[in-house]
Amino acid sequence: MGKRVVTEAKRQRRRPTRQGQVLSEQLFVDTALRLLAQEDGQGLSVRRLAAALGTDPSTLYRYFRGMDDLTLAIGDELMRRAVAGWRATGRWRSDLRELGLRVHASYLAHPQAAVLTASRVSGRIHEVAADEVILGILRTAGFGDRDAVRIYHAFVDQSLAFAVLDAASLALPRTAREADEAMWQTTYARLPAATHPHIAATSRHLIAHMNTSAYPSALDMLLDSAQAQLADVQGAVGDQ
Amino acid sequence: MGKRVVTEAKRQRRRPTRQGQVLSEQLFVDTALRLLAQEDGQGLSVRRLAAALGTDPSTLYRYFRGMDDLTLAIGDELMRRAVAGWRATGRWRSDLRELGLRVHASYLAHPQAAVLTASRVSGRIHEVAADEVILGILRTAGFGDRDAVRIYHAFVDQSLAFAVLDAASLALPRTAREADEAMWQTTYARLPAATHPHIAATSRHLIAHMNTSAYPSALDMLLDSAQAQLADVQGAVGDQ
DNA sequence: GACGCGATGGCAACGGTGTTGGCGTAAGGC
DNA sequence: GCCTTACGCCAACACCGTTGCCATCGCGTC
Repeated sequence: MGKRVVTEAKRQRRRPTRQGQVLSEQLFVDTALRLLAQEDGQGLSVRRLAAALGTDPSTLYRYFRGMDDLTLAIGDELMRRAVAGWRATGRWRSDLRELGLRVHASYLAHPQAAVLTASRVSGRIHEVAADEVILGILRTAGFGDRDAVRIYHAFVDQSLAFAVLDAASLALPRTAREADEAMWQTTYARLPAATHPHIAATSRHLIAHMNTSAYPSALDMLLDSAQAQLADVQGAVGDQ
Repeated sequence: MGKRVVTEAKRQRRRPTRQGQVLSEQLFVDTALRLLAQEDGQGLSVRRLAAALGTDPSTLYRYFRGMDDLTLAIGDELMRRAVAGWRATGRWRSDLRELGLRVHASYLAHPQAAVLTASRVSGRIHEVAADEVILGILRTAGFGDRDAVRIYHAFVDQSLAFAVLDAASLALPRTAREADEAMWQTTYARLPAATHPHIAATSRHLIAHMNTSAYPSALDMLLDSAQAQLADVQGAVGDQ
């Protein structure tokens, strides 16, 4: 899975493309992310990626098994960027919070990529490294192995899940996004209190939350629960 | 957004297709879900859907604006099925838990559909109805409007987000799913303790959690936190 | 220094996708 | 009985991921 088509040893000999680019796996990934980041770019495709590199679509298959393989590589690159430069402070709760927010932000910076990639467990190097860090934080904080794994699982999947969900709406074509927004205004703001009293009573708050992610909120609630569990087991205090 | 192409009033006159089917919006949605549920079906496409109905691909556009519109209709149908037959018990915590699990399960029953649809805020009738119910549960339980909306937001988005994430891995083609599974076994089970001590120490628990969703766990943690907040505000007890 | 061979880039094609315009026809309304 | 209109169908378009095939370049070997 995700094995390179060509061994690294042979990668010495390179031929520049017709327009002078020297291709590499990393260059494909970087260019793909650049394409996906373009505001009104129509998304990633093998053909557009090849065009951006001034080469032929078929050339991609010299470096990746296919689109799926490229997708996994993009996901791992996002994870690398998410934790790049991060340093642990030793306070488990704020460390976890910071890590979660970083992953979330990294994916949101490339919404289209997130949608493509985040559902895959790639097992690539940077993802494994992140998993080791998170488990380390929890076990060092005093959680037992069973609890640590359970919280790790909930934490990681929650971060990825919100990243996918939030990225998915960002990744919508602008027309669809505007339509959704208008729908919210007209539907939820003007619902009669007779039929939908609770929505009508809270519509002001609902609209305020409309375009903001619920992830920080959900993350804090997860950490609340974890901290309470830790306090239950030990009589001691957790972090901060 | 999602407005029908043809007014309902005109829908009286129907002509059967060449193979005798009488088409309708509902029939398209049901057939699409049936296609998506097929174990080794290659997913949904306009052409396959048309073929399953014994009609022409272009006929779909008489009933929906396009694939995106059909997608929203499918999502709303999933929501309808999720809450069909549900009854409130009056205990807010177990009511919310039951609702969350139902939505999650409903989406997982049609993974491909979930991937397509759950990222869209459709604002269709069954989704609005579910929102009203959830807000009602929270406000009746004693949460203030601000807190109710915040918890509603986290609860709904978390349920959808996990549904998408979990469905996405279920929706993978069988080859990719088996590859991911093998990758877990070889990567996480046999990682040397020297380089990855925390993964190595907990690998038994990690593997055990591998194919199970973290959603129930995360849901309980969210409800934990909400209950603690409620207990903070009132001196009273919440539910159960 | 010439050769051979394998790695690489480019061309053309295949089967698939969502979508559109136009044509015939059958069903109501008047 | 006519006319309008909704509907099913055909053909075509542009795009997608993928795959043989061929030309060419670069390095190791003799």
